[in-house]
Amino acid sequence: MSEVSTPHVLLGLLASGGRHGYELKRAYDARLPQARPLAFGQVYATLGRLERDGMVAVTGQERDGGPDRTTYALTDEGRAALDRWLSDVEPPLPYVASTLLAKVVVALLVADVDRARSCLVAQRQAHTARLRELTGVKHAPSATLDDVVAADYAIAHLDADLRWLATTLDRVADWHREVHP
Amino acid sequence: MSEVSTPHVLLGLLASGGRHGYELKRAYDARLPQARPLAFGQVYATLGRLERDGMVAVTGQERDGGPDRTTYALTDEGRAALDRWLSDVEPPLPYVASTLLAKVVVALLVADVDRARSCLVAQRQAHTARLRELTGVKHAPSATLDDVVAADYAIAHLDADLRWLATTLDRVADWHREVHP
DNA sequence: CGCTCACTATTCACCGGGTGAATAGTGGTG
DNA sequence: CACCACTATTCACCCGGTGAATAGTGAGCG
Repeated sequence: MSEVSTPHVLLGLLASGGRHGYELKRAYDARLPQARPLAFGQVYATLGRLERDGMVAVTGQERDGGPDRTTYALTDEGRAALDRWLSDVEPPLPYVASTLLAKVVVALLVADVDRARSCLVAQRQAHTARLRELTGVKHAPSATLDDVVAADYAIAHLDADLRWLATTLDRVADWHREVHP
Repeated sequence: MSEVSTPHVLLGLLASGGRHGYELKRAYDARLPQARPLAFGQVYATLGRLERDGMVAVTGQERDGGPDRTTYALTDEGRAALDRWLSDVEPPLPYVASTLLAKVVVALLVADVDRARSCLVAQRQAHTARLRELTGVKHAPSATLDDVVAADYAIAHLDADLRWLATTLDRVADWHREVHP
């Protein structure tokens, strides 16, 4: 549910025709501006692994008013892998990968109830602020559907955190008693 | 919001007294059974980095009916870093790190509306199933508060995904039109 | 004319996180 | 005594990610 799979996204961007690294990076920025920023280095490294694994192949090394550039295209295997990725569901993680949760657990372990509680309260404030920010983004006149959908995603999860924070705040005293018997 | 910070968690587990790697791994499993599994190798690697950075120090190399073991303890600097980590709020990510979102974007790019829609529907099913599973975990008689709190966290986020899936399903046609003008 | 600037395009060295297998010593059981 | 399970650590290896370096080209400008 968490880390975006860079290789598959690159395969996706290559599906609409061969491209070289630089183009891919720009396509990524254009299509997924709200996602984790992608460094150039990462593009080439990933392309290298994809080529090694037979997912993409070099289709040309031209130079056209500029530095050399090597164009990559999907292989049949690559297209199949992309297809598989799209049709497979992302299994919801069997474990909970949340710094927030880990931090509260650690706070309960090493400190007292108040410490854990203040940690939760502080977090609630930060989330609330970010929520307001995102609501702004969403309702900005310049917002495209891309932006709105992404903002909605983030908003839904911030909201989930906030609801969890609330119920956990209620439980923190009991929880502390359970951890330190 | 996503990747658990292994180093800080280890510092937290060390706060209640010096321990060696194997003990740390078991403490981790005991205290955070619902979190990302932690491999032994990772414990020692992380301890090595923490030592290099002056966060922990070796306090002994005993052998007590078994193989050698090297005990680590928090340094003052380590305790300070742990304290800082606990009091700092986790900044909600400025970007959206979701495979789910990325996959739908890619599906819209490389395929048609139906493909994107079926991807969303399939995902909805998987989430609903996992939701039922987690509700079971939460209400099991054996559930501790640890389990309940963790389950609630996961449930809140699955619910967030489901709500987002629903509104996105409604928008997918419009969105496709915006992406392919 | 030559200088610098901005853009295109790629490579490199380096780190942290993570996995799986290997190693090695010890105690108990059949 | 052979084997197994447990304790404890190390190793080799990969992926993902960052920041800086390199290198060529065209445009603006004094």
